Amino acid sequence: MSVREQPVLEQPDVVACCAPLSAAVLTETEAATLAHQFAMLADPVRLRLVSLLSNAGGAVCACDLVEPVGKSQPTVSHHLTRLVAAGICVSERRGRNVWYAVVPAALESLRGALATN
Amino acid sequence: MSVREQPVLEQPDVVACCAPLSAAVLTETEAATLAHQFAMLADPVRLRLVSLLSNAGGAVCACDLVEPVGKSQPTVSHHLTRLVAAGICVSERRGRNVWYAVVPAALESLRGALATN
DNA sequence: AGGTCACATCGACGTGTGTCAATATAGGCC
DNA sequence: GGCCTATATTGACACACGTCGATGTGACCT
Repeated sequence: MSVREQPVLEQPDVVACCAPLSAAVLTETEAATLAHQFAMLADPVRLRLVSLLSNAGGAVCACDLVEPVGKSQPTVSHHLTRLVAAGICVSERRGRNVWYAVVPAALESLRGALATN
Repeated sequence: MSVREQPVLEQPDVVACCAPLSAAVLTETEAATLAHQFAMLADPVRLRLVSLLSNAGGAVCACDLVEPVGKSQPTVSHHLTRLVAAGICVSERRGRNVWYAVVPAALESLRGALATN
């Protein structure tokens, strides 16, 4: 197991919040950003990565993510990069390794967008 | 306005529930089905359709969905068909028109998958 | 410095998907 | 039946994306 002694990486201060589906009809730009967020969860490999990170309860070394996912190292790296770019994960270099952690607030934000009034 | 007098179309009895991200690491098949669900929300047009239906508080005629979305009629029809196939919406023919409504339980199921423990 | 390990980037390929014009199908109306 | 309206389907196109092998880049070690 490669869970870090400190529980999580520093989380971003603010998370780009998503307009809820049910409060008012989404504008074109709101829909575009929300769609982009959901698109990050629309891939099995990324979902499993988020699941792995979420279950670890903290940061996980990238080296421990390749094998469980069953894809090549470049593919996993590519998906992790996209998750970070979308604000769903954060990364931190520690020596030769890079540690990844999920941003709970980002998932919570998407969760809020799905709320049914 | 074309909201139906009866509030909603008959909803499906069971909604294919999605395994939560945080309870245990997703299996390959769980991740695939969840990804497929999120993929339905990964398009701006579909998001706006769901938002329109969700805000209407009931069923909406397809004829009232084309113009607000700003896409061609075949495109809107295509997206509505996909939403129904994914179980996120239901449809019902009423004369010449087809009425669509969102399935709140489906969104709630996806919402549950995003729960952070 | 040289070597090795860990991760990211590049280039290329195949596949899926959003989009529309054109056409088909279903249903009401005269 | 014949016509019109509303929705679905088809075919075709462009574009984005997932995937991998090969290569690049950064960091530790001796």
